[in-house]
Amino acid sequence: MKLNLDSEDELPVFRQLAKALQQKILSGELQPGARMPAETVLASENGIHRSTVREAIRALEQQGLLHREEGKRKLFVSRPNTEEMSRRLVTPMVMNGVTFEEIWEAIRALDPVAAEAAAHRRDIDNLKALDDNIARTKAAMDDPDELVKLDIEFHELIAVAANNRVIQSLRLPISDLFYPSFQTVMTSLNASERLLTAHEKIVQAIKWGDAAEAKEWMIKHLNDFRKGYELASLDITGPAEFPAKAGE
Amino acid sequence: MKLNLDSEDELPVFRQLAKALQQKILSGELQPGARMPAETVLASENGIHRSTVREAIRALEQQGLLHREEGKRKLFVSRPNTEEMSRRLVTPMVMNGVTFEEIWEAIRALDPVAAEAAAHRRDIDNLKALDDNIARTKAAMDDPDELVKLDIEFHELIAVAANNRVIQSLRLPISDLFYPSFQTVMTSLNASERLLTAHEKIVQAIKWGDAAEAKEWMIKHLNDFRKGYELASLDITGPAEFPAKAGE
DNA sequence: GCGATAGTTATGCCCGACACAAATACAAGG
DNA sequence: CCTTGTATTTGTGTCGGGCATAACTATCGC
Repeated sequence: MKLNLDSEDELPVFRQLAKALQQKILSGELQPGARMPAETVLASENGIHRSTVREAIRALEQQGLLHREEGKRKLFVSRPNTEEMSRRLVTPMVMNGVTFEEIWEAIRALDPVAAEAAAHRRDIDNLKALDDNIARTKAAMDDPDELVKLDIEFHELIAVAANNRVIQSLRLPISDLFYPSFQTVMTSLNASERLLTAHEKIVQAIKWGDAAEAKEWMIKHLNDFRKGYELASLDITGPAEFPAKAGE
Repeated sequence: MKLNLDSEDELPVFRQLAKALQQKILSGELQPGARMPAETVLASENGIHRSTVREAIRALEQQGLLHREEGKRKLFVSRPNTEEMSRRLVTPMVMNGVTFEEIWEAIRALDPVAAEAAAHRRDIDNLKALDDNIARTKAAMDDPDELVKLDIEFHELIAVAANNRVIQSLRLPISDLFYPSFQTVMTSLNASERLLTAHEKIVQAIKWGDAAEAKEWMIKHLNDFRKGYELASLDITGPAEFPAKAGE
C-alpha cells in the first residue's frame, strides 16, 4: 500500500498519512473488514518511520475507521459505529455547560417523532420488547433506581421501534445526560404511576398504529418529566453534569 | 505534572496516559486554556518515552480536549467544540448507509421544535439575521445553488434563534447530509416560490411570538421538501452520500 | 489427522539524535 | 525607554535502531 505523501506539503507527515488513509477508506478503495498492512510495512513502503505511522494510525483509530479486536494485533479497516461516536458528544456538551432545558428541548423534539414513526412501523419484535419493558416496570414500581433504568430503556426501545438510526444515535448523548437528574427526580417524587400510565398509553397507541396518539402521550410524558424536575426544585437552567459512568 | 500510571494495568501505557490526562481535564483539575507541559517533560516526569506520550496526546487532540493553534507549538487544554464534534457524525452515518428518509425524519423532528422555541425567545439580532436571509433569498430566486445555500443558512439561523445549543449541534450533521440531494431538488424543480413563502411565514410567526404557527409552517416547509424529493424522482429509501466538501 | 512445539511476525515501548520552527532573551539602534 | 534585529534556548517532527512479549504459523512427532 503505497500512498502519495507530498514532502512539499507543509502538513506534518503523520497528518498527511492519516488523511491519505482516510481518503482511501472513504472512497471505498479500502473497505471495512480489510486487513491493514503492518506498521513496519506501511512505514518502509512509504519511506517514513514507524512512529510516524503509529501516530497516524492512532488518529484513524479514534475516528473508528481502523480497529483492532481486543488483545489482537491485526489491524482492520472498520465502519465507525454511529452510536458510539454520537455518545462522544456528551463530553463537549457538558464542558460547554449546556443546560438541562436545552437537553430537554432536544429530547422533546426527537422522542415524539420517534413514537410517531414507531406507530407507523409497528414491528412485532419491537412491540414485544416494549411490552416486556412495561411488565418489568410494573414489577419495579417501588424501586426508583430500577425505574429510571427502565424508563431510559423504554425511550431507547421507542427509538429502535421507529427504525430510524439517525434519531436513535442523536438521542443517545442527550439520554445519557438525562440520567443523573432523572435519578434525582424519581427518587424525590412519587411519579411512578404517571410514568407507567404514559408508557402504557404510548405502547397501546403504537400497537393500534395511532401515530398522533402515540406522539401526544409521549409529549405529555416528557412534559411531566419537566414538571417533575421543577417540583424536585432542580434548576432547569443549570448546566448538565457528567453521567456517572459515561463513556467508559 | 505527575500522573499515576500503573504498570500492573494491562492497558497499553499510552492509553493509560490518555485516560489519566482526560480525567484530569474532565475533573477540572486541568482547565481549558491551561498550557500543557512539553512532551519531553511529560515523558521524563512519568518515566516513559516521548513517543509514548505523543501517541496519547494524539488521542486527546482528536477528542478536542487538547489543542494547538495552527503552526504553533504550545499545547493547550481546550474545550471541545460541540458543533465540530457533531459534524463528525457525518462519516459514520454515511458509511452505515443511513437513508434519506431517516435523515429527513430527524430534521423533521428538530427544526419544528427549533422554530417553536425561536418564537418564544424572539431575539432581535436573530430576527434581523433572518430578515436579511430572506432579503437575500428574494434576490436569488433564479439561482438554485444560491437558494440552497440560503435555505441551509435559514434553518441554521432558526436553530440559533432557538437559542438551544444541543439542537443546534445535533442538526449539523443531518443538515450537511441534506446538502447534495437538496441541490438536486432545487435544480430540477421550480420550488423557489414555495420556499420563500414558507420562510416568510415562519419568520413572521416568530416575530409575533406565535410558536404554533411557526412550527406549523416549518412542518409544511419540510413536507414540501420531501415531496420535492419524490417529484425529482430521487429514492427516499436510498442511502445518503458524502456532502461535497464535508469535514474539510 | 491432530495436538504440541519451535519459529516468525507485529506490536508496545524504549533509547538516543538531529533539523528546524518558534518562543524567548538580549543587544544595538532610534 | 522603546523598537527592532539577532542570538539562544525550547520543543516538536521524524528518524534510526532495539528488545520483550504476545500472536500467528509452520512443523514435527505420534
